[in-house]
Amino acid sequence: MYIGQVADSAGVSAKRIRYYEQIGLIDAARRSDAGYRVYEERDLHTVRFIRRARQLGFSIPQIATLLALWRDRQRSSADVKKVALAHVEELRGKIEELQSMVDTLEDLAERCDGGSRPDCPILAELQGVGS
Amino acid sequence: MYIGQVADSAGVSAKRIRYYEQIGLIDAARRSDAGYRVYEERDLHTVRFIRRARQLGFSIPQIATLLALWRDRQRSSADVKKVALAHVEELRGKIEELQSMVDTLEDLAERCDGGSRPDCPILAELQGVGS
DNA sequence: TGTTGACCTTCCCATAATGGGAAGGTGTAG
DNA sequence: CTACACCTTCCCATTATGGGAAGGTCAACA
Repeated sequence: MYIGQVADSAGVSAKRIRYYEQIGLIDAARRSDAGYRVYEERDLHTVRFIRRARQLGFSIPQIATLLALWRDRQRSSADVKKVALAHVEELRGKIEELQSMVDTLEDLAERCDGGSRPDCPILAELQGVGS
Repeated sequence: MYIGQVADSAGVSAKRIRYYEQIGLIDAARRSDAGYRVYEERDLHTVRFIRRARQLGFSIPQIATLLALWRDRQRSSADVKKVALAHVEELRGKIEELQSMVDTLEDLAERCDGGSRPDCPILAELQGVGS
């Protein structure tokens, strides 16, 4: 299997797969005589795993950890759970941050006339004139 | 006023101010004989404006727009509101995305034993074995 | 006056995780 | 034999910073 087929089957770009190889997230593929990367079924599974983990917002280093656990028959589910919950906490932190931005902006926007007059609490706030 | 004082007073790094100048977000500062950037009160206000806007999650291009509106005596508050609400929509989109990650992960983590056994719905999901 | 230390300058590198595109080799189907 | 699709490597761009080096400036103090 060449890289294009893995890419299509796994739902990622070929470029991404090369990148993952370059940074050591996946092993360097065997090469054909012409220098083409050659993949097996299991590589496809690995790439799919990575894609799903990315969709859940895990960073590359976190995914490296998850991949190691995935391959480790001796792992404890507690270790996996710990990684996942730590990530959940990060996500929650970001959500909170974004939510407070939304709250502030909505409050300001609500108090903004929205007509053709120039007076605007949004600009006032940015200017530092507390409302 | 030299850059360090502006930086301290506005609560940003000097590096950041130079960056804003470089990308054209703020005008190039006048220089002293020695080549030092020299700022006035109003530049300080501008930098503060930018810092607050960044804290509300606006991107640099969005801030360029806001700064232009801020300086435009002829602006309509509707224009400002439009920029703000568009930004709120972006933020909401990100929050939703992150929230759905959290929901999925929490569900999986809840169903994960968390003991020393290797069985783990989290890895199963990433592997593509639907629960 | 000489020096120290806190400033300032520019320039280059690094971040995270890709995408774009060029230049050039490969492989196959017609 | 020639398209055309696919592969390769290499370099650049993204976003908004931070780090740090090498070197000029300035004020105060011994």
